This record gives sequence, C-alpha cells and structure tokens, in this order.
Amino acid sequence: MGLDDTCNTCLVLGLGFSSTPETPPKKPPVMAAPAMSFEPFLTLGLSGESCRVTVTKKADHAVNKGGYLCHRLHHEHEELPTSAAAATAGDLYRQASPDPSAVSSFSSGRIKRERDLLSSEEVEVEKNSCRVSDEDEDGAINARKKLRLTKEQSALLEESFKQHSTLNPNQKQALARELNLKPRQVEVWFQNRRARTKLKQTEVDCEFLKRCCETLTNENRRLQKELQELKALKMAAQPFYANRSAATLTVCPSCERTGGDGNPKNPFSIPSKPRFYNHVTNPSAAC
DNA sequence: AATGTCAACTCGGAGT
DNA sequence: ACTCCGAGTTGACATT
Repeated sequence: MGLDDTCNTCLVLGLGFSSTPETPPKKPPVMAAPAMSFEPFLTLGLSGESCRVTVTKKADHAVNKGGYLCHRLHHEHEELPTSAAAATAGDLYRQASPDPSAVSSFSSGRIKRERDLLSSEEVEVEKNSCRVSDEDEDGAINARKKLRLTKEQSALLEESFKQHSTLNPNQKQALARELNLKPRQVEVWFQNRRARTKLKQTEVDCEFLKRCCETLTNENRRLQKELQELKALKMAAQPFYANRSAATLTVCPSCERTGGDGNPKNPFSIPSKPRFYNHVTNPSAAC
C-alpha cells in the first residue's frame, strides 16, 4: 500500500474546465470574481509530484522573442523626446515619472504606441499626463523610470476593473482623462491586471486540484484496503462456494451437503483449490 | 544583496 | 492593414 499502489492504479486527474473556451471571443468574458472558472488547463497525475500546471514559467523562455534591448539601444541614439512640463499636479504622483512618450520611445518600432498619440485629444491627455522631465537630478537623460500609480489612481482602476475587466476605447479614454494618465497607460494597467488575475486564479486552481488529488488518493487507498479485505473474506469462504454447480454436484463427505462445480469459466464460481481445503484435517470446513 | 512588485515593453495570433 | 489582447520579458523601485 501507499502512494506507489495508488500510482499503479493509474489514477489520473485531468480537468479541462471546458466551461471557459480555450480561445476566448474577441471580448472575453469578464472574470469578475475568482469563482472557479477553471480557465487554465491543469493536469494532475499521481506519478511524481501530483500537480502540473500548463502555465510556463519565466525560466522556460531563455530566449527573448524580441529585440527589445536592441530596440532600446538603437533608439537611445535617436533624438531625445521633448521635455514635458514638470508635474504641476505633482502631488498626484508619488515620485518623479518619466515622460511617458520617452518611455514609449525606447523602441524604434513604435507603430502600436504611436497609435495612442494620434488623436489630438490623446495628445492633450499626454500633455497633462504624469511626467517630470527627461532629465533627473543626476542628469541622466532618458533613463527608464518606473511610474508608480497613486493609491487614488490604483483604487479607481481597481474599481473600474471590477466593473469590466476589459475596456472599450471610450472607457479607456474616459478613465485616462479621469486619472490624468495616457490611454496607453490605462490599457497596460488593464492588461497587467488581467494577467495577475489569471495567475492568481491558476494558483487557486492548483491548490484546489492538489486537494482533489489528496482526497482521491485517500479514497483510492481506502478502496484498495476494502478490496483486500473482501478478497480475504472470499478466500475464507471459498470452500463453501467451491462446488456449488448444479451440473456437478458433489456431496460433502462430512455433512452430505452439495457444493459448486468449480468451473473457472463460470464467473460466479470459485475454483476449488485443495491447498485451501484440507480433506483430511477439515473435510467439512465449508459447512 | 536578494527577492518581490509592477509598469512598460515585444511579439505573435486572432478578429474585423 | 489595423487593432486588440495574451504571453513572456525587462528593468526600476520597494521590501526583506
């Protein structure tokens, strides 16, 4: 008995959670609450450490798909972005933030990023957006600074995320205006937020499946034990059932009762095995 | 110093 | 062709 035995039973847990489509529609359903939507396809097996999640880890991707660094290095030789007005609404931001356009311009292939800047409205938003200058107090130019959203901004974003985990362009614009951020920043925040939600949900699923696995292992153990007991019981009762067939009735020499035929092809018959029935010492053990 | 967090990035796939 | 999004990654900053 033990885990090895349970493994021998080939107990396998596989949950696809097909309720959530693998390829979501254009506008995926809102994952409003972590209520076991089971989107990730987790597999469980009893061999080895039971739980394997199909979500790949960072380390699995040794190769960077893109030339992000190359892009950065390339662009750092390009013209510097214009310095924006200092953060007059500075209290809104916990720390100095770079010009978002400068951040965006780290890569040269900025087709996607630039689409956010096309409309005059967005340019206006950008002008008011969180930023100081491209040059920090050390004089380092165009260094990538990390923007930290304020509590108020985070709270509002969270609130909005609770209502809808994806934004349409209008919602994005409105939220960006309200938060004094670029639409692109709002978009990124929502993307990252969805990713975090999914990761968290995956962890929850994993824990759930681990518990399932433990429960099933215990159940399997219990059933194996029960089976053993039944087998033992059957063996003990074997002489009684050994010769029950009406076709070849035999008479117990001791009490003159009849027994089965012992035909192995009869699924209900138990083959008589002399080793369990000592005619000499116990001729009527079945009785 | 090591580790965690998270905004911002690239890339590729899918929808229109 | 364009747009959006998910997956994976990077790097600045915070925390331990």
